[in-house]
Amino acid sequence: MMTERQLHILQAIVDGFIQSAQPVGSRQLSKLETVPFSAATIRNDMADLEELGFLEKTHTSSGRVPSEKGYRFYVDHLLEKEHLNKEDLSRIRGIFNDRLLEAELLIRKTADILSELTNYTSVLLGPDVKQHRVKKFQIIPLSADSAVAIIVTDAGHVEHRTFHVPEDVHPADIERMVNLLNDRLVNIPLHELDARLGHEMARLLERHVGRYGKMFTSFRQAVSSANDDDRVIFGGMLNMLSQPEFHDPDKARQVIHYMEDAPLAGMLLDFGKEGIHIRIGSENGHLAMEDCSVITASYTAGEGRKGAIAIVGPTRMDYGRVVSILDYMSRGLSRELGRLP
Amino acid sequence: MMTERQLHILQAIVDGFIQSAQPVGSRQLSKLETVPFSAATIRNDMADLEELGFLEKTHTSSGRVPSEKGYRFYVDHLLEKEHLNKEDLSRIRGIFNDRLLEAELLIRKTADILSELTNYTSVLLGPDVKQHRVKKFQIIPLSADSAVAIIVTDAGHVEHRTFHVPEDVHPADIERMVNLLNDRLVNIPLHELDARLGHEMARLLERHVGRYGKMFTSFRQAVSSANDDDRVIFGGMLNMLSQPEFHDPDKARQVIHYMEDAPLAGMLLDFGKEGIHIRIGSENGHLAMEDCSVITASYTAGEGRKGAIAIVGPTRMDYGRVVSILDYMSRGLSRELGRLP
DNA sequence: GCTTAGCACTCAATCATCTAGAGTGCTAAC
DNA sequence: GTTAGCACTCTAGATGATTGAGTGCTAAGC
Repeated sequence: MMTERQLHILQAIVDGFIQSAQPVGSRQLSKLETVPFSAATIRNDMADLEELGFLEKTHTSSGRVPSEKGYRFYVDHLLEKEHLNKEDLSRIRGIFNDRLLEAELLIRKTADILSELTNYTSVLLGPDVKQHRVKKFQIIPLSADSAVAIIVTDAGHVEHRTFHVPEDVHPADIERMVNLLNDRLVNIPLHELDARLGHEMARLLERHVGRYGKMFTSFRQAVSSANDDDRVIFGGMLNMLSQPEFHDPDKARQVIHYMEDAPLAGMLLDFGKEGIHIRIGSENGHLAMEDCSVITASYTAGEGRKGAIAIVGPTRMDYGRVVSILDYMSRGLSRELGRLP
Repeated sequence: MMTERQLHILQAIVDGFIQSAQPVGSRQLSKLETVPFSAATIRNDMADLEELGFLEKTHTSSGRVPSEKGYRFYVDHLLEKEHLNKEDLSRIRGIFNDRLLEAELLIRKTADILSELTNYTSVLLGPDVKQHRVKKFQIIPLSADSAVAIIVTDAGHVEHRTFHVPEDVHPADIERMVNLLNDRLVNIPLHELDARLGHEMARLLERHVGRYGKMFTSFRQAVSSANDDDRVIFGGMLNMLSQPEFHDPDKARQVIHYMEDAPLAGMLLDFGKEGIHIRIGSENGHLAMEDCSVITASYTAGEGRKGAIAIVGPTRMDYGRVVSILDYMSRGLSRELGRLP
């Protein structure tokens, strides 16, 4: 239903448009060495491709532009992974050579490199801290009426929050509480913490610790308010501005606003599946993202520690290159994060 | 050398331009109730003001626009603080009512509110963590070859870093080291920490702890790499984009880039002095900031804990309103942060 | 001696008109 | 099936006229 030549021409058009951001015309195409057909022939095929819904015209006598369906077809059937050059590769390897011991630092760096290599915006979803297991509780009194609660997880993540301690609480009570916590709740995953605090700890404390009431409430509140937001990290937000499709500051604002406002985190999570996924334009399910494509790749840092890395760019983005980079990077990240505690 | 009327007209022009972003002409001005002079009179005064360097024309027959010198004069002599309305005030008070116990959270919220109230970008410089005093050291072993070092400061700030522990180090050695640290180095300010570690601790450890060498180096490195960057927090970056003077995406990029690239932190620090300071256009000392003004206000959260809050906007910004907001906010912040541990 | 009305002049912005260039669709010839 | 040719379309850019806001200057008015 589509000739070999038409496929070839479709590919050439998408490639051309990705490169120039300008509608590509038949005459222009026919001049390329890779497209040895006359302009008229190309025109005929273009007409067919348009009828099939893969191409669009911006106005009656303009060149063609890929439609969303066109991009989808290109991505599904015509995409050729770009072979990364030495410089890119060594750039990526560079961050792994640093042997960073903290997942968060590694992920931050990854975000920067990704956006620099692609010139688009990168969005990374760190491993879910809630899956970590408690390694140690600490409470450090600060003043007569406040203390810092610290939880260290098995992956070396540190959560901390200052909370209020009623004046009548004895330091020994605090110590007893910490000991109980460390005896009973070490090694449980963070997402269970609040429930466990509510059930068994409340009862235990009642028995062993004097006047624990208000302090415990305050502590529990502090500990449970660990924010999920930190999971999402951005790199190269500004790159958005340099894409011609976002020269309109209002459009740019909308897109950046949408990304920062976190539903993207959920979106990244959606890709529970392994591997690389591409969402084009309206497939992102939001008006602001109509002209954007999102490419995600998942990584795994040991059991239950999944995350995702993504690139957000215009629909007209360099899919081949981005897919290659994300693929290489996600593998590296899995390897490196798996190595950490 | 400048008549009362000229002052009045200068003020009206600056106010007008701030409001409309358009050059203001004599006819337009003469229509205002606050300027009861004929267009011709205004024209004459305008000509004088231009000769004095306070006004500029964008082209031979355009209205007038304040020059940098004009803004400076306006700010120094004509500025009237805006009386904040109830809504604004309650908005600001709102964050203080939350009674947050952590300086960082309070500052983050402040950044958001500031940018929302002004529609410009806010830049906050948190209190210098290096001035905090050590309250407690902790080291939590994570795995055979790594551990988390934690330092809690008297203000409840928590620094932590994962570091490498050579396999041949005995857990008891770690414990001994932590005990020594807590015996000797509690209550010193963080900025002295590295030096003290280098001097006395090295000697002490030599005497009391076996095979401490590599671990100590690793620990010291980890502890000393505490990053200064976190001191600067931004709010409302995107507001920059909605200012007509930054509709050119390239200009916007340059400004945002400049701000993120941290020399701004130094700039905020420059204002060691108390109170409110205004830098207009080229006074900021960087090409990218030519069209920007920066208004800073200092705050103090107890001895040695100084910080600054600032608004970055176009030179054409609403100085009166911003000054009022910053003034009110910095007082509140001083009060509130002083209350914290 | 200030202030103002009046007039000639300037410039940016807007609109219509025109042209060049790139592109299309269709038809007829190869 | 492929291509050359031709008539047609549409955008981008240039040109020119028009309008409106603004200026500077001069002379009249208070």
